[in-house]
Amino acid sequence: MSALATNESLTRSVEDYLKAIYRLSPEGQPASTRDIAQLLELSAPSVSGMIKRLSEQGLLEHEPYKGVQLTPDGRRAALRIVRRHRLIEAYLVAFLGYSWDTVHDEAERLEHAVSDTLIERMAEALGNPGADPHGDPIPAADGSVSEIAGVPLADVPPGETVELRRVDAHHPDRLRYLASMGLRPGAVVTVVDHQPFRGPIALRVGADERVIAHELGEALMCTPLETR
Amino acid sequence: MSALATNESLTRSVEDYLKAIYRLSPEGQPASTRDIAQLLELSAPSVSGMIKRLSEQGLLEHEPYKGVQLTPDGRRAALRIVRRHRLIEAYLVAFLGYSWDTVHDEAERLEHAVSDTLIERMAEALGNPGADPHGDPIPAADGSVSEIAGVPLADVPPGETVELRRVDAHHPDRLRYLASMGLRPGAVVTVVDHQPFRGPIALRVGADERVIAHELGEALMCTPLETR
DNA sequence: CCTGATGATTAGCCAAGACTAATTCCGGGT
DNA sequence: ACCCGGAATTAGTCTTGGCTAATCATCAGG
Repeated sequence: MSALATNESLTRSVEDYLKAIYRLSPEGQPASTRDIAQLLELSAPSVSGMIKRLSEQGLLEHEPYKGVQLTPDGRRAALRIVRRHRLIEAYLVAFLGYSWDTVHDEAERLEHAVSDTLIERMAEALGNPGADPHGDPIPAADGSVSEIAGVPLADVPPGETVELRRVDAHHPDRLRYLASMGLRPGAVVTVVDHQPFRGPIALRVGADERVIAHELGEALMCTPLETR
Repeated sequence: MSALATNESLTRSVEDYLKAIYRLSPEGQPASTRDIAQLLELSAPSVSGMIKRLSEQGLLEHEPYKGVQLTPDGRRAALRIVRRHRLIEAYLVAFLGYSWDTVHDEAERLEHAVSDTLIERMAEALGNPGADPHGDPIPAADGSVSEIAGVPLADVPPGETVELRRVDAHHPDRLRYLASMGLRPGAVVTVVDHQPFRGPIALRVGADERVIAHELGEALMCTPLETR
């Protein structure tokens, strides 16, 4: 009997590790011990230890000193959590008065506690949305994800107009700052100017003109706007 | 600095113990190790061990070989969980299509994960209800509880008409059975007959006549119906 | 080809919280 | 007063998942 049996229900910690590894390597390049440790705010040896356990359970592929990748089983588990997390965020914003800068922590805890039934009920109540309030795509129940391509706003040349699709930030302060400028998924933005050497980016958002740091521009994923 | 500082956030296990002890002694008589162990489906030594830890933390008063009682701190913590549990049940039934026989397990997990903020948002969405779908009173945020008095239906003499207030049962099968007979909080019930020696109880519920086991009658808490 | 620096792993430890087996307490019946 | 059975506790072990300190591997520069 293979170790990958199925649902002996993962612990909270295991779920966090899988989610972190997924985030660090959506494409499948190996993730390093150090990066995982940093993301989860744990020591490197703790991560090494967990990696060993998860590899034995068939959730990770571990090449010592090279990094880890999710196995198909591990990826499936990770996507389940990501789906939960993002649906919970969407639900809290839609129905319980949360704003996008406050949902993250709540979802972080709830994602480990909700049942499949509850998640599907939430999805239904929301009309099976494709993305959460930050624009991150919600994996389907069957594990398929439609990654939105998009380029960082920081790479958009001046003069072009784009639609903001995804905001790759978690810090509440930063999210509030972005919201205050109208920079949320769906916003239409024109790049007015971009100073070299990672200098500030000048934007037009609706009628307003804004200037943001280059670094922030890297977190804003956009798609070119079709002129219609 | 006293050990009862405040919110160093209790673990899931600790919360379960406190809730169990609260349930076993709402009035404040001591609860026995054995009863706690049985309720939580744990071994007696495990409970002994936890009792020691919780006493040291100032959440329990422990008289060895005599039983435990909640301290004011412990009681406060327990009520917080009970409030969460019951509000979650109410919310799931009201907004997410749960039925009263399926909510318990979901609430059992969520109660440990939700924040105070979320709970208060749910309470608001529900209009600050006084009771959950089983008729159990929901403690207020400040820790006050209005226990509904009520007598077991099994103690109501034939001929009397009562209102069903609270259903003291958790097993889904039993709850479904009760629901199928219209026996839910708010139902008006007339006791038609009651056989001696814990014999069956005959009831009129609306237009229907039903017969239930004495044992079940003990779980149905009622208040006499005022004739108006 | 050697040498550091950086990152990864191993060794050894700890706490929470569960368990079984062994022991101790207590209260009731003789 | 004693003994016995049931309840409670203590003793000792296990697993999970953290930690620090020490060791080992890898790779880039000289």
